[in-house]
Formats: sequence, structure tokens, C-alpha cells
Amino acid sequence: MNSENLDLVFSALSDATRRGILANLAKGERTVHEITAAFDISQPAISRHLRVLDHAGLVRREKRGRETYVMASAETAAHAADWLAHYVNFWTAHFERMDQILFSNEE
Amino acid sequence: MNSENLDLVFSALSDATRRGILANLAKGERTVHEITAAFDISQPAISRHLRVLDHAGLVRREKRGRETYVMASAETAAHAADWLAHYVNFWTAHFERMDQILFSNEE
DNA sequence: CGAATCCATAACCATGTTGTTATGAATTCA
DNA sequence: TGAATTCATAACAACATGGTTATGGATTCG
Repeated sequence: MNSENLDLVFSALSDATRRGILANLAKGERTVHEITAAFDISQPAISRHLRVLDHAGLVRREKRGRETYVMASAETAAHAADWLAHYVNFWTAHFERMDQILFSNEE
Repeated sequence: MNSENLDLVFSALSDATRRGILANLAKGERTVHEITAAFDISQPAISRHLRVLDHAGLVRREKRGRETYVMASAETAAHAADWLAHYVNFWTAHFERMDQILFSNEE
């Protein structure tokens, strides 16, 4: 996952409505109509949130008839989670080393 | 970690410069001056990026004399990583269930 | 076919973000 | 003390974001 993708993914995740949409998709695919009904904003606003999530690779959209089904796409989120976990591990390891250095009894 | 915190954390992570700063801090604390030298933008721009990271809880700043030392704060990032991992697991588990349903031989 | 439904896009407005330069407070150095 | 260094903040410009309403294409229903 390159830097531009991380921009898109984290930016997409930085909005509570979009995280709410992703939470809605945890139980399975939903139509745009169903998603719109679950929030207090207009359908065009939902459509744009979905475009942002789609562009970030966090959801896929499939048009079937006049309905568009939206489903979570776990892989991209997994990459972002890996990126974050990598740094968390790095920092934690560093602090543990610092703890060893600062508080070691074996000096 | 509440929704507002997640807004701040993911928003902070959505900028390549800020992720670069965090990468710089993986090896230990840095002064604002050192961080500024590592990027091609002005010192005030760096200061504001640091404020965003600080506000999100991703770094801490300590003033010592006339220098401000910046260090990564792993805990907040860990919470965000957990949040993400939770959904990744949820989606993946769902898809695995779907796979079982769709491709099971035990019907 | 005509009406209704589903959804995307355009146009617009208010607000937020990210860069810049200018400036000044606090600290250190000579 | 005077000069230099470090850093934060203010003010501004350019652009991005997120909401709205209006609209129209595609599909389905009667």
C-alpha cells in the first residue's frame, strides 16, 4: 500500500458517518437506499460518502437492476491496520528498550 | 476511544507529511528543529502538523529550554489500530461464513 | 406506456485544511 | 547586555470537504 492509498484510506476513516456506514456493512451488503435510511443526511450526501469509501478501496459497489449494493472490502482496511500496527510495534519496542536502559538492574 | 478521538486520529494519519513525522519518531524523540530540517516545508507548517498530531494524541511535546522535544505516543495509535482490526476481523469473518455457505460440501 | 423508485451528479454555500510570510516570546550564547 | 536560536501563533490565500437542493438517467411497477 503506497502513501497515496494511505491518504485515501485514513481520510475516508476520519469521518464518523463513513465509519458508521462501514459498521452497517459488518453484517453484510446493503443497498444505498437502506444506508440512506439509517442516517439523518440526504441521499446525495450518502452517495458521496460511498464514493469516498469506494475510492479508498474500503467498499465495493455493485449495481443490480436499479439498486446499488454496497459491501465492505476488508483487504484495504487490513493493509492500513498493518501499517498502523507496524508503527505501534516500533514505538512500543523503542519504549521498552528505553525502559530497559533506564530501569535495568544489570548495569 | 470515542468517535471524536477516532476523527482526530484518522484525520491526523491522513496526511503524508504527518505520517513521515511519525516515521521519524520511530527511532526516538526529535526536536522541532530536527523535524523541520527533514522536510521541505516551513517551520510554522511543521509546528501546525505537530499540533494536529498532539491534539490527536499521537505525539507528546516537551519543552526543555528553548527546544521542544517531540516523541511518539503509541497508545492512541494502538487504539485506532484495534478499532480497524476489529472491523477487518468482522468483515473477514463474515466473508468466511459466506464462503462456507456458498462453497460448503456439506449441504 | 406512464408513474414511481433508486441513485449519481451538478451547482452552490459554509467551513476546514495546508501552505505561506511576518512577528514575537523565551532561551541560550558570546 | 545584545545577538542568535528555537518555536508558536496570527493573518492570509488557495483549495478541499461536507452539507444542501435540483435534476435526470436507468429500472421497475401498474
